Amino acid sequence: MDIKTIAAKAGVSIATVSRALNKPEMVRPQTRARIMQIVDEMQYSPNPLAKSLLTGRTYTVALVFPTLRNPYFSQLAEGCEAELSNAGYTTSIFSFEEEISKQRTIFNNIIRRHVDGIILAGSGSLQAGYQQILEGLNIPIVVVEDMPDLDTIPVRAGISCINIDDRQGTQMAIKYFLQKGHREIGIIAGEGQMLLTRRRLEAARSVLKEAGLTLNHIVNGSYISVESGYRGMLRLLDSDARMTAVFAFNDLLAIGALNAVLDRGLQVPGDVAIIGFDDIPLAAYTRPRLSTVHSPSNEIGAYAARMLLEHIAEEKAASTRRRVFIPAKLVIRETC
Amino acid sequence: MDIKTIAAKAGVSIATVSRALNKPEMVRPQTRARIMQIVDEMQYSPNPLAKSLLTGRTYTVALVFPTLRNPYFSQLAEGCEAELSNAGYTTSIFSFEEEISKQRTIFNNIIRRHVDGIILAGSGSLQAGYQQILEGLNIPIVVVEDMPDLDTIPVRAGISCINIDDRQGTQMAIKYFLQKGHREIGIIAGEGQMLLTRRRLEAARSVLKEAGLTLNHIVNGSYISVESGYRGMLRLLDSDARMTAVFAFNDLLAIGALNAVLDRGLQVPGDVAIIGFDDIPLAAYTRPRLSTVHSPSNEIGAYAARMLLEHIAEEKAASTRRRVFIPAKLVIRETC
DNA sequence: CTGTTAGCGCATTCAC
DNA sequence: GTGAATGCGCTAACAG
Repeated sequence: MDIKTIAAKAGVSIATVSRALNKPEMVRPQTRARIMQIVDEMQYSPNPLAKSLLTGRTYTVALVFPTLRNPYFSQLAEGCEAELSNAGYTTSIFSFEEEISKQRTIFNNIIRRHVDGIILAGSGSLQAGYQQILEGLNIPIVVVEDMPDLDTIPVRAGISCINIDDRQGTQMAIKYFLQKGHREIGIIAGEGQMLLTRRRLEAARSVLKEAGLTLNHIVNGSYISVESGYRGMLRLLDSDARMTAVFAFNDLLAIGALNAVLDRGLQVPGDVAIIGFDDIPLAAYTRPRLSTVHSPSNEIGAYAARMLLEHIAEEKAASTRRRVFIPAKLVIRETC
Repeated sequence: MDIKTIAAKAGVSIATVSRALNKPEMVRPQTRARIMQIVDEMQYSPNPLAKSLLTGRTYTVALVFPTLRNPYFSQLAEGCEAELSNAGYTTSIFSFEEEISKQRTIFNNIIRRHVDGIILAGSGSLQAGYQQILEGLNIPIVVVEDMPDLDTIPVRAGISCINIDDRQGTQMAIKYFLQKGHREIGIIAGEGQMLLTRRRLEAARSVLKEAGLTLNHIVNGSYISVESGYRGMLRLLDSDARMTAVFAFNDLLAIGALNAVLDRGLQVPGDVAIIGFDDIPLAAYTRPRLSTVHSPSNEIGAYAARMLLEHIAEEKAASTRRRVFIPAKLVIRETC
């Protein structure tokens, strides 16, 4: 059943049917009504493929994520999808996982498929130089968590970034520790090359510096591996450091760390206080309950989607280029 | 840059270019080589939209899930995506969340978009009668976790189901409890209408019956709400039941339950033993560590994708209709 | 083996 | 206001 069928039934040309559907004001009310009735009866709806081929718009957005295994990303994805589907867009997911080799393939595919825009997250895990690729893509992009080279390479119009406010979140956590009297603070970070990591590290350092302290105990793990948080904490514990507090750069790492401390027979927060980052749903259900910096991943996803839709609406002439930071919130529970 | 450009550069007709790409054996090696070289140089790749419009195949699969917020589903999604992208397919996600009204829209969209197949999970949350819709869809479908009405309505060819082996998993859990001497066993289930719930309940009952026992303490929550597990356990605790063991039908519920018991100042497993279901990554990091029935969600997703691809390969004449159960495994940690 | 042609389903000129 | 014709980029007959 296609537009021709409808046109025949209504006794008009396909052009009129098309207009009735897309530019109703251009067709006489009577004919329009007649057409619309038949459209409803037959449950007709134009073939998006044909439409896209003609217009160049697919009403599809690509979500490019490192993985869905990290609850943070799946929450983000959910936020995006909800907002996009509301706007009539379809969401395609591409997870580039460990395999750096897949990344080229993914972007090729995205271009081939003519998606209307891209939401990219976890870009820190992308191979070096991918930013060039993005620049050349010529479709709107929203990057969640910034591009690693953002500070060195200028970004073209139509690319926006949205971040949780790392600095502020980190400051709140570290200041809380200081205020509680902690002087030796350890850090469990994820992948060191990620801009997010660097930003949080820098923020931690600056707060400490203000207090006349330095950051002496830093350990790296992976943001998607609880186990790496566990091992990181063990390393911290085994060093000759005398830390009384540890700030983990996400909740997965924090939960791993928490387990390590407890397994050593130490108390939390008595011997070691812990604060995480993200506030994943399960953070409120660890024992003791995890204190953490709340990052509204769902809302961030929705926000990213809305920014992208704006870019798309600007047509080709996307002149905007925003960079927003979402405020974080410190949630004190039982680990500090 | 389109097929015409390539044809011009190679001094052949567009048909030959098309053939060189799709049916290489039909074109003379020399011309083919010449064409392919230009194709490579210009990084040409046929427009999938045009191709799809003509062939009816989009190389796109729809993932229809209730939510991505439950780690079980995001793991599943990840497994699907990995397998599908390997096969050159793009994965679109549609989460129908709470809103039952969206479900009709989703399926309409899926049809309009001409996806090649559907992977549907959490179907228990779909509105009644949706099975009719699936039957009429005329494309391959793989349902993860069965269709609710599967036992009453026969399913058309081209629809397959894949399940974790609930019965076996449940039996293992309950038998373990019995063997440890527990006689009063409580159940925290998710949504009662889901086939999966009913199957697990039935399995629990039958094991208990063999031992001359009955199932007296059942409470319902929601599979995506930790909090509902917490409250469920509270209800169980407040009843006059003298349970010493509780089987929660997924890990989220179990973790909620665990917290409830501990908050009451009771010991786990001393006062109440707990076993969960799924074995989400964080299950190994609760305190005490959660014992649970392991369900390889990632592999199930990959398996589902492979089954779907097989169906798609069978062309229209899909005559198959499988129903497989993936064996579960009991993982004993510290809560029982 | 290769070129010409006809559509896939639709939006959009341009006439009327 | 409406219809006839054009073409989006491509594959699949059909000829040669």
